Amino acid sequence: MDAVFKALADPNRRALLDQLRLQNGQTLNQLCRHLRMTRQGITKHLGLLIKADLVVPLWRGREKLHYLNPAPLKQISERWIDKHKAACLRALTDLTKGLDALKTEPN
Amino acid sequence: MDAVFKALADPNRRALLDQLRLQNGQTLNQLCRHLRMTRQGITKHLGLLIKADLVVPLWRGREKLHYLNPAPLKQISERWIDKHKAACLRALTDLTKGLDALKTEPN
DNA sequence: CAAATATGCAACCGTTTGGTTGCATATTTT
DNA sequence: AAAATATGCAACCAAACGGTTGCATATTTG
Repeated sequence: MDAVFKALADPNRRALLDQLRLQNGQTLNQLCRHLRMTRQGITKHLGLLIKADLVVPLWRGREKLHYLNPAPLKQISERWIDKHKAACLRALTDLTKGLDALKTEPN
Repeated sequence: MDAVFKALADPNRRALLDQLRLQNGQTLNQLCRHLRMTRQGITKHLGLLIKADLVVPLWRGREKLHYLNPAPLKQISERWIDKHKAACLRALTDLTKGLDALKTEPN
């Protein structure tokens, strides 16, 4: 899960995911056209995305097709974000309570 | 939004969020007890969380209380994760289609 | 088979990151 | 007022990161 968060930390990598969402199964060279960077640079980013299992590569001859894998995002959403969203209301009331405590008790 | 993703990229920072979810409004020193690191190190991490607006500091005398702000996580969930989850089914079918294409067309 | 295409691998490099140590400042407490 | 407590700020350092260049390898195409 750490790998997923780390992979999502870079805007270029998020752009790659967006690009794949636009058209799934693109080759490395196709992806290169949308991002001004060396092919090797993009290869590195894709490497992290693949290691985080956010992207699945699939060889067809000499071409490497890249497919999105939605599972890790789903996991993060369910096991992390939702857990925090559940604490949402509590967090807000805690904060306003904290502010009130400051006003009523400004020693 | 980039700041939020970057802030979430570090496991120690996620641990701090978890800790605050456990008990909201903790002081810096309180948070220090749960993480084996210098106070100054934690201050830096909290600084990023605060800059990403994931945590809101509140001074009470010489103490600095830290409160969770659930808004940025909600935004990321709604504006990013959900967008990708929507492409979920398509992504999976694309991938299996790609695999099938390989099997039926293995020139 | 030769040329072109699609990709991989490794070294290198400047910048950012994660963390420490040392010292300064502000608020309580006694 | 002095001591203790809670925090901030800056310098420094090793390691990781983002990106490039150069060269090697594998598959197509002509």
